[in-house]
Amino acid sequence: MADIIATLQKERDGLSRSEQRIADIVFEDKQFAVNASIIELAARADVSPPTVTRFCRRLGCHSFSEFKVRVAQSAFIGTRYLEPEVKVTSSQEVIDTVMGRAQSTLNVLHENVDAEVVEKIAEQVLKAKMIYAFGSGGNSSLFAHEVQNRLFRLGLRVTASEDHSMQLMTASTLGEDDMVIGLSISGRNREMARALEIASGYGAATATISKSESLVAQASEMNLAVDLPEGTDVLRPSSARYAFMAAIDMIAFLVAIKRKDSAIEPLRRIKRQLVTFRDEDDTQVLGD
Amino acid sequence: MADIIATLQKERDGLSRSEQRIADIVFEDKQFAVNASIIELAARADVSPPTVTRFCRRLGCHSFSEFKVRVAQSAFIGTRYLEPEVKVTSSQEVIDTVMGRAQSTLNVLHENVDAEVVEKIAEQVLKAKMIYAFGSGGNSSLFAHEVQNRLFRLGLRVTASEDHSMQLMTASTLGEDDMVIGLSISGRNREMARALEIASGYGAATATISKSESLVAQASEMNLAVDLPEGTDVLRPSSARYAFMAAIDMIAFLVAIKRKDSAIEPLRRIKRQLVTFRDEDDTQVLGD
DNA sequence: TTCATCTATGTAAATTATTTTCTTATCGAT
DNA sequence: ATCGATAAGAAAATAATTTACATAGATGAA
Repeated sequence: MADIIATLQKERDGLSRSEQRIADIVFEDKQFAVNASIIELAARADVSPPTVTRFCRRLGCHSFSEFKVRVAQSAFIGTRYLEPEVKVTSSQEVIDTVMGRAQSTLNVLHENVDAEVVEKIAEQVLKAKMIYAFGSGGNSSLFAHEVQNRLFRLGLRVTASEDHSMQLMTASTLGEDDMVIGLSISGRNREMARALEIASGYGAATATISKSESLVAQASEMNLAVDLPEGTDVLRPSSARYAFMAAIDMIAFLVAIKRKDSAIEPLRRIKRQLVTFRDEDDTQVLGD
Repeated sequence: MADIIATLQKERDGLSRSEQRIADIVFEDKQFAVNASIIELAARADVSPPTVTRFCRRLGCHSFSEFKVRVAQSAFIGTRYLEPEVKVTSSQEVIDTVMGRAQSTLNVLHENVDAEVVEKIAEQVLKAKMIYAFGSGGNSSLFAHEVQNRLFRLGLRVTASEDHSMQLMTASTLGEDDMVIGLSISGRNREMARALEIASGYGAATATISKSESLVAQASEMNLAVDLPEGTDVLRPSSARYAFMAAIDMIAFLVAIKRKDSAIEPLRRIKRQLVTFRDEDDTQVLGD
């Protein structure tokens, strides 16, 4: 179930002039688009109804009414996020925008994520005797730690590093039993690409979560692609973080399922440790 | 404009027998209801099309198609994913589950978030001369760093700590110009509650992102409530992380907007630094 | 009980919306 | 200039939806 608004944005430039007019109206007034009849929408875009039908088909919908439903479904509270420059002032608008962007980002990832790659990476994680999560810069380094945070709970050996030099040095010490997971939102992290190549050269498995075709992605065996349009508004927090979170989530969840038996014991121990230490309420779930 | 599904639930018992049948079908198969024509829906409920039209009117919609749109809009996407036990095996199921939960979690937060609290916290962040982000345990400590990561980019003075002892000691040194932001998913972090009280005692402002009414929430002046049902399945990664991410996002975004002029310069500098260092492509946005 | 009345619902007609088919116009390449 | 491809409208055909009307069944008062 793809996010039609995201699709619309992606395809917009490939549409004909009349169709672009329709697209623009849908963008700028979804409330109208969703409630109007095909005739009303056609009139407002100054095109004929058949053009609207063709427009819907081109976007992968079977009929106009399917199109309307898809537009309505695409959590359009915050779809304004897709437009580069949105004027946002009130706190409620900020909330709606943040939420809309997060939702849409996740939709885009959901639509594009490659289940096979997730599977392959998870398999490799299970095989590795030690895992090294690399990421640099405030965002990606955070995710390197997230990888560590998620995998150690499953009883896996894992460490995270955000230090380029350490990454390079570490890479040189690896072998066939090791695995490197590299995280880079931009995909332009040269040092990381280098570290991945070195690790690969010594026989370690390499996986990345990054932009497809990017420097970093090309340097590793497996890349879980996270390609998202990032606006140019410097004030806009990168919504890609939600997608990265989800990408890590998928891998960790799949790994957890695959090694269910051996994963439960470490989790149980962590939990007991937390509960005993903090308070006696057993309902707490590995909370913080 | 109320959530049509909620309305439906509330009104169901007041409907006639035929209408109840329609209601039940809509409930149990929204996907179908949203895509079917009035004839198909009528056939499935074993009623005539006019009955469906009357049903829609009774629910406050002007037409059947308005009804469909309202159903499509009602955030029903993933509520099933919030239910504790869903059996998942294939990688595609893992992906769908991770995505569904993330979406549902964000929806729940969106519905419940208190815009005034977000506003108040943002205001305080702007006033503070120094900000301390506290969080412990793999998850919350990550978010403490996320707070740092987001705010330093806006030219604010901020540091993060995941160390209980450091938090306690730091708290004792604070004064009126300082602000502590405490993060705790479970809300049961006693040491953090203590640190917040100490900081408060010395006149520092305190805000938390945590479960409402929790130990941690009660220890601070302002709490941005993140209340989510967490299943008991230990293998399930806590989806609360998406909500925390979003909560931080909201605060940071609002702060960014409020101090737009002074925030742009540090961001510009960070960007230039990254671009110059990495490569000449100016389109890169504070990526990693 | 019986009749009046009201509600729920269906049928068929009327209306409206949507799609298909066919045609014309436009644009770019040869 | 001509061909072919694409775009887009007009009109016809089809399908969906609503309206108007009719009827059955229930309810309740005389």
